[in-house]
Amino acid sequence: MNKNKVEIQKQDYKHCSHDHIHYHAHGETHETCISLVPIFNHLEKEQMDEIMAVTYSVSFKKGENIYCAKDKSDSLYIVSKGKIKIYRLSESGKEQLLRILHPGDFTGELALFSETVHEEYAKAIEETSVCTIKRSELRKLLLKYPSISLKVLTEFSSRLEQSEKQATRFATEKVETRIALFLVECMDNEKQSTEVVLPMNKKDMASYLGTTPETISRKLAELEETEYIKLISNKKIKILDLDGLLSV
Amino acid sequence: MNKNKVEIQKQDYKHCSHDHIHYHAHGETHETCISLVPIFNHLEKEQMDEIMAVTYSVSFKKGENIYCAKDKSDSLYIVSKGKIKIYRLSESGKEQLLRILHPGDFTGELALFSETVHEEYAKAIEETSVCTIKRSELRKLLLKYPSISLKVLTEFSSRLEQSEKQATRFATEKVETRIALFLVECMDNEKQSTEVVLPMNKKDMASYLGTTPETISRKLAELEETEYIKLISNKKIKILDLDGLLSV
DNA sequence: TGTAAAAATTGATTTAAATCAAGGATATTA
DNA sequence: TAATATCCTTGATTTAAATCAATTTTTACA
Repeated sequence: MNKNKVEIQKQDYKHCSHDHIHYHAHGETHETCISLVPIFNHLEKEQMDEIMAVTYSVSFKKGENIYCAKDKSDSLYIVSKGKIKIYRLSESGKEQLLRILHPGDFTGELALFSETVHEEYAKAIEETSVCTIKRSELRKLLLKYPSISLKVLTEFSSRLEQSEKQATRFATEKVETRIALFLVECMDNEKQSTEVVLPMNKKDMASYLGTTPETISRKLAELEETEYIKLISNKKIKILDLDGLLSV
Repeated sequence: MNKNKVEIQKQDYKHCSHDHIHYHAHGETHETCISLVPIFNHLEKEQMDEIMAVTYSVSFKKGENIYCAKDKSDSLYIVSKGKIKIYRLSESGKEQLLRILHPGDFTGELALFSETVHEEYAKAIEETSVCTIKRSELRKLLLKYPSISLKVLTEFSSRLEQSEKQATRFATEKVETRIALFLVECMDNEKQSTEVVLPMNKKDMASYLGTTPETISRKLAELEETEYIKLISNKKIKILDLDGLLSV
């Protein structure tokens, strides 16, 4: 473990750079932010104003970390622009992509509600703006407007569902199946079309699906071999046989 | 997939028996129940009474299901006595043990807050009593007493942390490491002692750790070989070298 | 736009763990 | 307490996927 611990510390360092954080004055980008997110957008105008008063807008350049494992960060971060990837480092130092946040999604709740140290990292993968609310301010809001809690609970609940589903897949399905299910879920978003645009590169996809880029390459080639899919370009795949894909 | 679908339906049937449900009058076992759980036990006496008024106590025999995947169950279940195992069936019909609930733990929240169908089963693994609250009643309570929401949020948050940690382990660690970490976490509970009492049989442990009973047997034998642990009896293991175990 | 860096593919090989099979140990309950 | 069923262990074999290595393709950016 000693060797691994050193490894992790190196990784921590590599993974966590807090340079160049840009704070904005109130009321710049975060009006949109509050009215955008499901957890707040059901409120009355004056209530939103109240929230905006305790919210700060912060922007990050591509590659910068919003927070890192073991950070004593005590804020909730709501994405208003850009994309953030949330990942973990395993005990052995491997990177595991958990999810990618888009405008309207939030993160930072682990630091808000649980006391334990965690191993989660958040990194901007493009030019990104977030609204932040401090732990104490958020707790005040949750107590004052209980309907916000219900929204956050709903969001947590679907995240929990998602995470448990993913864990079950890692534990019980082989890589080919996980890839097939991933493709199907990518398709669901943009209904009607049978053409899937991969939301990330193959390296990240491998990390998300708990495998390697080599295996992704090979399995996709196999799926093309059996004519379940057709590889159009690097990021585009046409689904030829959905039932076939689901039977993998 | 057709073959698998049939498989799953068979499993559903096998996994779900709703016979012999025993309702109790109010106020029997569930006084203890409300005052027991973290999400309610911080409230005033009269508030607890209010909750008890909308709570029913139900008991289950060993092997009976509290709920099953796709059930339109709309209640929260709080364990007051016994043990419940929560598990999923994978797309291919394999059982995956998610967690075991003890008195004070609750379940059923997926049905309460998220709309999606899910694949989660809850089964009593011994004589068990639960308190149930209907979705609509719980929502009323959450809106009336916002501090309950904060407690539930805290619980969700730690479950989410746990689930993501587990998913990362499945995706990035080999079986031997997962077993070693499991043993260490079993030890944490009963501090001071280096003797671990396994909380489940090896078959369930395999299902929980995403492997097979054969592999569990072999890996434990290997860990004994290297003198990191000593197998005392079927359910008892002595930790000889904690650092060694963590370095696996 | 050209060049360097990063990502993706393909092949050969190794490795971890599942599966199959059979005997032995524990539990359950009649 | 005997009998049956379930669970656990150990061995032999197979299989899926990781790793290592070498190109090729794509992307980033100077």
